[in-house]
Amino acid sequence: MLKKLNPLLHSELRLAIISLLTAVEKAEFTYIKEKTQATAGNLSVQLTKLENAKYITIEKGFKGKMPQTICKITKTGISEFEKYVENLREYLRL
Amino acid sequence: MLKKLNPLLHSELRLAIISLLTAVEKAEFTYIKEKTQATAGNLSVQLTKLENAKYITIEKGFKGKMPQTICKITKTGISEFEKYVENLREYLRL
DNA sequence: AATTTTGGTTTATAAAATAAACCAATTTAA
DNA sequence: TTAAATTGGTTTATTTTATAAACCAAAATT
Repeated sequence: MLKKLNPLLHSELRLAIISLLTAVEKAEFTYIKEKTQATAGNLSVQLTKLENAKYITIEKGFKGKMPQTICKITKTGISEFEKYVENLREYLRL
Repeated sequence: MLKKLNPLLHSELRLAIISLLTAVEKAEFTYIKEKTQATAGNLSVQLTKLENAKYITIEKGFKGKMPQTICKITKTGISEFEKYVENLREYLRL
């Protein structure tokens, strides 16, 4: 029987964010924005949701004088992503 | 670069429907309902969307005296599903 | 003959995604 | 030196989507 897909991950932008973050140690807001082609507003909202779920951490600091937001995936984020992929496989017949 | 996911297919229920239909020649409404665990209302709405997009055909008839709705995937549906799977692979790193 | 079940559709509500508006600080250009 | 534009975001409003609730006709059951 098909398993329920984690709705937090079954979102194009949030999935893209998590996918990106699994591949790097950390990433800046602006880097994620560029890679995902998302608008800043949408990205901000989705990052906050992932942070609230503890799938990622967000640290705000400065690079020189400009504000900088750095995101990292957590262990929870990684394992939920892996589970999601396994569940989705059955839908995709992979 | 990550490709845009077809929003018609990037929906848990519609993806489940299409996935089911790729595996069988045709399927009844009640069969799909049982397999997907969807409510009748939700299933009806999502089937209509897939029909409007010509991803499936819907034929209404009778089995004995009871109404019967039979769904089949179209060539468009199959090829869009395949494209979707290929695009999604990159997100999933498969 | 009233009640429940089957097989749905239609409509209303809740949740989600997206876009638009906004803000503070910084840099650039006149 | 001050006005305009850019950077790096957040907040709020709007649109879209998913889901649930209400409903309907016919059939079957009690």
